[in-house]
Amino acid sequence: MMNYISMLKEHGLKATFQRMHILEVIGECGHKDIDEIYAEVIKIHPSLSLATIYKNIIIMGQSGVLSEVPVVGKKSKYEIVKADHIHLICTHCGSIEDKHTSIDSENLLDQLAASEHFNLDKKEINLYGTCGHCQNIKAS
Amino acid sequence: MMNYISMLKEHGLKATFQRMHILEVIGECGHKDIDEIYAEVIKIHPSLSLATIYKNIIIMGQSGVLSEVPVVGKKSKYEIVKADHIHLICTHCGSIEDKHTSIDSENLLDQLAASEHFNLDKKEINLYGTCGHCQNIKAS
DNA sequence: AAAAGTAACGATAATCATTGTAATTTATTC
DNA sequence: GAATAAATTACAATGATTATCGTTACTTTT
Repeated sequence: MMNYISMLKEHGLKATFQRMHILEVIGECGHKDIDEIYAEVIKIHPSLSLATIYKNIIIMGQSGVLSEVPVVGKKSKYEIVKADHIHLICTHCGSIEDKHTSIDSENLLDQLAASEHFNLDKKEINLYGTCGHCQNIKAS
Repeated sequence: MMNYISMLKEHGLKATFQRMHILEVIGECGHKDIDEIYAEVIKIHPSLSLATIYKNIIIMGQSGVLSEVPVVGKKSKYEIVKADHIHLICTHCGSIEDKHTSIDSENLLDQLAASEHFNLDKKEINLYGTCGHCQNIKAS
């Protein structure tokens, strides 16, 4: 459980119901696209407008609260900003799993950027394939 | 210069003018989104329809000729399928540079996937930041 | 080289996704 | 608790993508 009120205020945003509901859904579910967030959020707040979700996803993205995860062939997912990690994206069920790993590649990528005189802001590593669960389904 | 005719036929696709023009634009420019491809293509083939580009991007993507590069906050770019590489994405000018590097992270990522029982199809590494050119512009 | 058959193209319509507007409501500050 | 500024809502407007269907073109077979 996180304190979304302070999370929002630290980023200079008003702590509205709507934003808290959106963050709760993303915080609990991990990775959701706009429509999935909307579907979840209206269960607890039926009058919340889809436009509000669009606007808040944008503003919370710009403020550094949320991070967009663009996915091949799908709508982007959104997650709460946290330490660098790798995404395991299942192309069968669409699930996305985070892998926080102190893999050396982090440093290698920093070095690569430096050697190219590229001022690095963000590293994104996505692995696409089939998760263990979907492999079992196909085998049976 | 590549032979787009055989590239298409090897993937079971008819070699039409339109597809060749699309591939030429992507092949020469590297990474373009739908609108950029359209703008370039109609210079040499003004009657080519935007719908044709959409349809062919999809079918050439499914056939393994093209690869989608989803980008945070932008429309996806498309590139011709080639060996694994890293993208350096400038958030100021939008340029995308490929970096073919025999970085060890490749193997580390394979190992990570294996240890998670994740059947890996595709590795995507994108570095977001400011390219050397845009750094110079800001400094002056 | 010509014809047949199949797939792709082009124009437009239809649908889906996203953003803008303006009046109302709400969170924050004093 | 009142004032202020920002956020929300509903809906309109725009933009992006997909579907349709008559026409055109590639490929194969002869």
